[in-house]
Amino acid sequence: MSNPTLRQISMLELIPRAPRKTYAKKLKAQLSDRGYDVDERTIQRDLVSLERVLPLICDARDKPYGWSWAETGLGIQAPAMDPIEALTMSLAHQYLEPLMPSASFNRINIFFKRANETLKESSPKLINRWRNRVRVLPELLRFKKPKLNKDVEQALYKAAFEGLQIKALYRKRGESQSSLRLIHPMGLVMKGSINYLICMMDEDPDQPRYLPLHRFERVEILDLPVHEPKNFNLDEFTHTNNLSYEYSKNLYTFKALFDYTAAAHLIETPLNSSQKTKRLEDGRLLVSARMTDTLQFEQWLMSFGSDVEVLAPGKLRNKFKILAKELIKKYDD
Amino acid sequence: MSNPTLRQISMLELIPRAPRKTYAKKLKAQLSDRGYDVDERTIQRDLVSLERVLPLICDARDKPYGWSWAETGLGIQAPAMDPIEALTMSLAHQYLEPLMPSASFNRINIFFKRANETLKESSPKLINRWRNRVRVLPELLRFKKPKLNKDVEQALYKAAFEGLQIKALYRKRGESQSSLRLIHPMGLVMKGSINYLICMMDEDPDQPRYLPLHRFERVEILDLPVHEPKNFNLDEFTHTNNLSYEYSKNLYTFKALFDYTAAAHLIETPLNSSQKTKRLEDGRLLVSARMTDTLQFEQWLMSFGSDVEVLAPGKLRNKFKILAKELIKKYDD
DNA sequence: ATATGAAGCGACAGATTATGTCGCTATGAA
DNA sequence: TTCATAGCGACATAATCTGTCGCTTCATAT
Repeated sequence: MSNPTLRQISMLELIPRAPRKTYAKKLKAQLSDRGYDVDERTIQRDLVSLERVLPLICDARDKPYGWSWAETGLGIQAPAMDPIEALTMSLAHQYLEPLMPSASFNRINIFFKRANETLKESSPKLINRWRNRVRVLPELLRFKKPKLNKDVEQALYKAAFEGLQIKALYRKRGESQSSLRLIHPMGLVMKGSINYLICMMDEDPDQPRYLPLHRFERVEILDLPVHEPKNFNLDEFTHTNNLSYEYSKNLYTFKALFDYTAAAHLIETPLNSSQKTKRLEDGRLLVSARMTDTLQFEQWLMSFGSDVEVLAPGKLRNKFKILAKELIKKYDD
Repeated sequence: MSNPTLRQISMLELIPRAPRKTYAKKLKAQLSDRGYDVDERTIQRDLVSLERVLPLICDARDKPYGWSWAETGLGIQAPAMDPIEALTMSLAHQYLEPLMPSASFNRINIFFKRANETLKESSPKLINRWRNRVRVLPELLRFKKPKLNKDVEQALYKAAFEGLQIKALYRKRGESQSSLRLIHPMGLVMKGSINYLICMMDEDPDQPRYLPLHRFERVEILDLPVHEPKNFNLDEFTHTNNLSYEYSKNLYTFKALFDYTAAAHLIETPLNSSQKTKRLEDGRLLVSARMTDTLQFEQWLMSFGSDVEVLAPGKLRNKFKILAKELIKKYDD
C-alpha cells in the first residue's frame, strides 16, 4: 500500500472536473480513508508533479489552492475502450441525442467524446466513413425540445435525488409571470421531450403534482427534507395522471386484420410473446395477441389508418366504428 | 517523463478488458511510442506489482503471458464523475435500455455501472430512492426486440466500420434455412427495435440491400475491402427504400383543428419553429406549420383519431376523406 | 534426442526518488 | 499587530526503481 503509483491514481480519481475543485487537506483525508496515510506535503508534491503532465488546474487565487481537472481535458480511463465498445457508444450517442434534454445530454458528452477519441486513434481514416454510414432513424415524429436551463435542471435533479425541499420560481401554464413557491420534489418522469418534476406544493399539500422542468426559472435547494404522502408510489401516480398511458391493468385478447406490407414487421418484432400471426388468402395478416388496455396501443392502431381492421375485442372494434362515423361527419361535405 | 506513475497509468490504459489481452513486448513498443523508453523487464515488474492491487489478470498458460483487465472489474476513471453526471448517466441508461439491441447495450453497461458506483459512494442510501423515483416513459408502443447474437453483432459492426467483406450465414425472410453468402457491408441503420445492415450482395452486384441483423447466423470477416457503387449515399438509400419515411423533400403548409386536451402539448413542444397555434371559440386548437411530406407525420395525425380535423393542404385533407370512407366500409355493417 | 529461441525471473548495484520533518514566508482575519 | 493557515524549500534517510546479466523453462524445429 505504500506504492506511490496507486496512491496517485486514487488521488486523480478523487479530483473533480472544473469548475468544482478539491483541496490538499481534503485529499489527505480521503486518501487516508483508502489506506494511504501520507503527509499533506507529499500530496502537495504529487499534485504539482502531476500538474506538469496532466490537464490539472490549480486555482491559486486563494489559499488553500483549489485543484481540478481541466474542463475539456480527457482524463484517464482504463481499461481502454475497445473499438467495438467505442462504436457502440457512438451509437448510443445517436440514440440519445434527440431524446434527452440537451442540458442533460451535454453533461455526459464527455463520455461520448472519449469514445470518438478511441476510434480516431484506432482508425483515424475510418471514423468519417462510420459517421456517413450509420443512422439512427426516428420511429416517430420529433418535436422541438423545450429549452431547459442547465443550472435549473441540475438543481432539480439534485433535489430529487437527495430528497430536499426547494424554493423555486415557477411559471404556471398559460401564465406569463412566474411566482415563488415552496416545493417538495418526489420524483422525475421523462416522457418524450418533456421532463416532469413530481412533487408536493405547499399551496396544496394533499395532491401530488407534475410540473414540466422547463417552466422553472430559478431553483434554490433548501436544507430541509421533503414531506411526502405516506406510501407514495410513482408508477401509480403516473398511471392515474395520464403520464403513462395505461387505462387499466386489464388484459384482453386482441385480434385484427392488417394490410400485409404495412404490418409485416410484426412478424419479426411481435407486440409481445403471446402474439400469433397468420396470412390469409386475401393477403391480409391476421394478428392476435393478449394486450393490456392502453391509449398508446389504440393510437398505434389508429396510425395504421385503413390498413387495419380490428376484430376483437368488441369494445375496441366499436371504438373504431365510432371513429369511422366521426371522421365521416368531419370530412363528408 | 521518467515518472513511473505516469508510465504505469499509460500502461493501464493500454491493457484491454478480458477476453482480449496484450503482451509485455507489445506494451514496451506502445509505451516507447509515447515517450516511455524502458526495459521490458521493467514492464514485467510493473505488471506484476499492479496485478496485486488492481483487477488485472495474467494468463500464464502460454508464453508470452497475456495481460488483461478482469471482465467485471471497475478499472480506473479520472476525473471523478460528479453526482449530477452520474444521475444523468443513470437516466441515459433508462432511455437506452428499451431502444438499443441488448447485445450492444450490454457491451457498454460497464459505463453505467460505474455511474451507479459513484452514486452509491456519494449517497448510498439515496440510490434506491432514486431508482423508485425516476421513470422514462415510452412515447410509443414497445415491441419485442428480436434476438441478436452477440458475436454476430460485433462482427457486423466491425466489418461495417472497417469496410471489410464478410462471408455470412443469412436466413432470408420466410425461409427457414440460412445459406452462405458473400456480402459487402456499407452501412448500418437502426430503426426502432430493428437494425439493418446496408450492403451489396454478390448474387446481385448492382442493387444495395438492407438486411436485418437478427437474420444473420454466423459471420466471418474477410480481409478484403468492400466493393461498393460509386457515390453511394446512405440517406438517399434509406429514403428510396422506405427505411426513413420521407415521401419527398417537399414542404407544405399544414393546418388542422385539434381537440384541445389531446393536443395541448403542442403548445410547449411545437412541431417545429414555424408552428403557430390559436385557440378557437369552440375550444379547439388551430395549428399551422410548414411541414415536410412524410408518412410519419400522417401516421402521427391519424393516431389522433377523431381528435383532429385536417384543413390544409387539400391533398392531405383528401387523404383523410378517403380514410373516413374506407373505415366506414370496414366497420359499417 | 538434441538444439534453438523466446520469455520469464531472480539477483545485484548504483542511481534516483520518495517521504517526513522542520522552519520560513505570505496572506487574510481577528 | 497578532494569529492561524497554507504553501514551499531544504535536507537526510530510507526505499525504490531500473538496466543488466545469467539462469531456467518450455515449446518447437531439426
